[in-house]
Amino acid sequence: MATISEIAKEANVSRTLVSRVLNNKPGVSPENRQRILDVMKKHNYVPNGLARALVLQKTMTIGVVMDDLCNDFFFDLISGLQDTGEAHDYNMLFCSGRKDIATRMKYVDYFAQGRTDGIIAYGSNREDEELFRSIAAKSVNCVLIEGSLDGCKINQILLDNFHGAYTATEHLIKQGHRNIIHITNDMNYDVSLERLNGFVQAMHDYRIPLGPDSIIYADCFEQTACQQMRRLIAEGKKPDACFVGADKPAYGVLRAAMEAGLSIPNDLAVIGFDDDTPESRDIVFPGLSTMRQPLYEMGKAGVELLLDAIANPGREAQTRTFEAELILRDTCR
Amino acid sequence: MATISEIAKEANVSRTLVSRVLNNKPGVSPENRQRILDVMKKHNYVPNGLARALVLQKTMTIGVVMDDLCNDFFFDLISGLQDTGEAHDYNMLFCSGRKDIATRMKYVDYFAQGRTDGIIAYGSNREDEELFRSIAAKSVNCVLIEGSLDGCKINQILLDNFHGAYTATEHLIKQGHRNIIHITNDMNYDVSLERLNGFVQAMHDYRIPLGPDSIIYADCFEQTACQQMRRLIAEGKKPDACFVGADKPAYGVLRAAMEAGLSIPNDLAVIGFDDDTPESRDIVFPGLSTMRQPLYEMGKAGVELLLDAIANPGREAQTRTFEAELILRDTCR
DNA sequence: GAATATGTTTTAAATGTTTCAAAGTTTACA
DNA sequence: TGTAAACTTTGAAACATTTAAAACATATTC
Repeated sequence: MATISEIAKEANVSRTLVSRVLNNKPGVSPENRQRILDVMKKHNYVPNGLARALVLQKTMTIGVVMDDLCNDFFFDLISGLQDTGEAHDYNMLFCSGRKDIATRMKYVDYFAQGRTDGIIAYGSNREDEELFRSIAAKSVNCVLIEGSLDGCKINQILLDNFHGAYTATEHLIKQGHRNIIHITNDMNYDVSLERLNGFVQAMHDYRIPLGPDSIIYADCFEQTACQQMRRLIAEGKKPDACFVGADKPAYGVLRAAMEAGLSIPNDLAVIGFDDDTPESRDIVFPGLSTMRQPLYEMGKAGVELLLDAIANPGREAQTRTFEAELILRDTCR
Repeated sequence: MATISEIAKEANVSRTLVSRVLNNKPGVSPENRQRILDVMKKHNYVPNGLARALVLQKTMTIGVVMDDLCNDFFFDLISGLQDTGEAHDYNMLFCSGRKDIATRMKYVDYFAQGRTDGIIAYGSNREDEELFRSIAAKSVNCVLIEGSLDGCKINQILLDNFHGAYTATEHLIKQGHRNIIHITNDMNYDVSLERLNGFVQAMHDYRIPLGPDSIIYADCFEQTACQQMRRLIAEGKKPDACFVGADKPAYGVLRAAMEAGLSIPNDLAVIGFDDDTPESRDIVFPGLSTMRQPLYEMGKAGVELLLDAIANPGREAQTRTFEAELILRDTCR
């Protein structure tokens, strides 16, 4: 690989002139400019980005640390991040922790070693707090998506899960449902806890008592929720509405209900969360009503927040909160 | 951000000693080591990765340029790449061209400017040849996945699409089918063309004539193939077997066939390609027989080929070809 | 007490860029 | 012809690290 010095030597000029040609700057005679260009082309010269970033103290790169790249749930977020970053001439680099927190930590460190101008990290698990604290401790521009960190000054993009869950539950109540259950995920997720709280608060505000089967624990996949719903039906429990903490388990609920011959939404109304519908679900399932999480917009806002932080070094950390939107389809009036 | 010089100054030693402590090397007195560690901790010192990479001429980073990160088809490939890279202590950075070739080119350049030890690029579109030629022209260690480049010495991981298609078609023939059609994708894809050729060759070898409806053009999604199949059925055409160039359109075929009340596989046998089944398809569709494309293994092999190229600078470019495997499920005996 | 060995520390050069300041050259004009 | 202005070119420092070689200090051996 040729270096700027070699090009300079062969063209019989100083490094300075080569650098000017490289960056399309004035201050080079036409003859020299042409000769330098020729030599560059001859050697297939590519300037070294590391050296350049080192001296410029600027990488024009944003590193994104995802929990998992192999999850279609993140497609909209990834698109929002990439589109917005590239619109501002930044290079967007993605990496994945493969659900492993140590790996994510490793990549955060990697990016923080001067290799990026800023970091965007996603995480919603309670265990992620450790990761977030370590990021916050570094003197690196950073934005957290979904991951909240109380008492720490760090840029955050959040979804108001509590309010979203409240809205969904309230809607079911206003539709006249009283025997409403909530299917939630592992309490390791802040997100799940907040949604659960929103459900409980709405039920409380409307004076609807919670029974022992009002809250059902499943996970974020279709299978477990389906089994739980089957069990409930087998036990003769007859909820007339179900607010599920995510869309994938909501499909599990629908499946169990349809197997049991229940009419949707007459016998059972269902509202999910996320608006995360894999194509082809609509073939077999009715359209799922859900709380849409604006992931694309959240990604966009994340990059904008980061760029703002980069441009204003002293500025205080900010938090932007998005609201989920109720999308009514077939599973709920 | 503190630098090594600042740490050295505050600890009253030379940069060399700080560097040794940083890299856990001997040659530092215990007292100095401790003092340096204390100063580092106090300033939250993080060494600059760019400077380090510049002097070491080694980044321990592999850049992966995908056609599109937001496509579940690539999950296995991404996993294979990341697992294998990290098993060799490399940092795996992913970026996406968002189906845009100029963006992919930009990221290849970016990675090639000394920021990585090697590049892995995916591409199967005919137009990608331009991209590949530009990569091949650079003096950068590189492996192409799926993208073949005739007459150019470049490391490649390929799938034998011709042979896979031949195997699928031959299987249908040996099961006694004679009225076999092939649904193919846009001919901009080498992959599609090779699979089409495999189909044609098998039909030819077994002396089965091709009719005007033997080859149907669709795309790589469910919708178009479904419409084409509906049209065929409406026109009274009665193929008894269908080899589809990819799994997603194969589901479209199944859908149209099931709508028309055809029995699978008795009335119509179907074989797809890729083994790219989104979860939940199995609820409504019978298990799709397909030619499994070993994407995880191909990713693994890609990284291994790249690491080999990095370790042996002079070595000639290699090509590794994988075979697709016939997976028999419900849509074909 | 000198020679040798061992251990510690520093100096200086190297990695590949950019850029400020200074110096050199040409042109324009009085 | 002298001088200012404009343009061109170069040298050197800077960015943050690593490392070979040199320098220095202390301990061991004969």
